[in-house]
Amino acid sequence: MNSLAEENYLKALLNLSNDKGEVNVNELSKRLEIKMPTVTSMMKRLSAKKLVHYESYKPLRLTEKGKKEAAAIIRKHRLTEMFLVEKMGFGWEQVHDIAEQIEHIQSPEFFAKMDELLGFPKLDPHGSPIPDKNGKMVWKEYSKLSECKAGDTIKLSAVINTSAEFLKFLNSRELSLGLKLKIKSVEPFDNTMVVSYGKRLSETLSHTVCERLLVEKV
Amino acid sequence: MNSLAEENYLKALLNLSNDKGEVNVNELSKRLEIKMPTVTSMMKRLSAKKLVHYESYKPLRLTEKGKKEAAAIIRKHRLTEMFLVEKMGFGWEQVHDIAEQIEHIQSPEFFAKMDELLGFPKLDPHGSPIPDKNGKMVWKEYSKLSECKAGDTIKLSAVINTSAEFLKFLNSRELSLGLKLKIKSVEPFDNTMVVSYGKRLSETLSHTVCERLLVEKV
DNA sequence: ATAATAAGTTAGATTAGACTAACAAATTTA
DNA sequence: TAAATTTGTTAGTCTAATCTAACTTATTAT
Ligand SMILES: [Mn+2]
Ligand SMILES: [Mn+2]
Ligand SMILES: [Mn+2]
Ligand SMILES: [Mn+2]
Repeated sequence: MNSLAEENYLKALLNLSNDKGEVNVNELSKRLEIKMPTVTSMMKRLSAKKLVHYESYKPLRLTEKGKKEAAAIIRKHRLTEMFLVEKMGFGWEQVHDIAEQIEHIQSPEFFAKMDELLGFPKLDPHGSPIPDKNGKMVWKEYSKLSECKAGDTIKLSAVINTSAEFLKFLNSRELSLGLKLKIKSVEPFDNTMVVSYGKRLSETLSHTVCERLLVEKV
Repeated sequence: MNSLAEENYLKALLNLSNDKGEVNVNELSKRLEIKMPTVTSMMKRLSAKKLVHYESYKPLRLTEKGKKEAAAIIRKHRLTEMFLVEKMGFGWEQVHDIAEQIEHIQSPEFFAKMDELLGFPKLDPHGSPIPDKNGKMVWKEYSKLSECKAGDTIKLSAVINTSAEFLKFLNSRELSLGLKLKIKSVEPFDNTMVVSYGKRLSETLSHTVCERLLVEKV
């Protein structure tokens, strides 16, 4: 069994892995807000447990075992977020911090029950995929809203940033997942977008916001 | 904020407190399955935090602050058990171990939501009172089934032992809280009771079982 | 190419929470 | 009351998880 601290490192490693599956000590240190020497020593521990490939001065990589255990924790996190929103009535901006704790509960029955009550969901409330029981997790092919062009009609499918502040901003504009919107224009100077959706016929969204929204073309 | 370990000590102290509010180091050690020297050193820590009155060789007593914090954890434990049974479909024999972990979640909103969804329950699935937000917890005046006499008609109201084994035994006899039963006879030799309830007209219950069942006279 | 900066490691300290061994105090039994 | 037993404390060790200070390696800028 891995400790709570070990679980948080594993999860962060999987979340930070680039296309090569590599993570730098420094990135991990910043993400977890834990100093680099502490991270180095934990990496040696996880390496001894065959969860991480560690060589001095080289980027970190999860082993297959490490990936699987990390995915299991992310699965618990995202199932929990979905449960909190769908079955307990929380807003999508409220659930991350609670899930951050509940993801460490050791009880396969508890999460199996959540999964069942939710009807075996594939996505969490922020549009991120929920890994299956084997640790398999596939992202659909989304584009960033910021990469779309004037005239495109798209469906809002996921958010990249899941901070409460950003989600509250989206709430204030009635932007939610599944929403269809039309891009009316793109300001060439600062890449600001003017979009219309629902009853809102002309909303202006900054480039910063558009970069954090994942969409599907419709 | 108290650590998970500290919370478990506080909870055990409140659960073990006798009428005088006293607990011995030895009892606490046995309950938590932690050796006595470790308990002593933790008591010094909790004493420094003004949660426990500690003097060498004297029984332990929670301070008012300690009682309040212990009750808050027990409240979270029992609300969780109720939620797991009522809203997630678990059996009363499955919920204790999960609640033992969830009671440490730091999120007033999470437990407030449970409380609300459950309609502000006063009792947990084992018949134990759920402390209110101020830490007040009152036991109704129950008797042990073992103290009742032949001819009494009583209502099963709470269980003293909440081990999965005992609860599974009760399940196997279709014994559940709220059930009315009639005491047909008491064997003087070993205090075994013969009772009737529902479709079961003659069930024999050992003294050991009867001592662990709390009932109300009807 | 060298110097400056950033990233990563080593060494050593600290705190929480557990343990065992040895001893002391309190309680029970003879 | 004296001995035996139980209960509780002290002292010292260990591991997990964190930190700072100092040093080394790698990368970037001049
Ligand atoms: Mn999240
Ligand atoms: Mn976490
Ligand atoms: Mn319980
Ligand atoms: Mn607990």
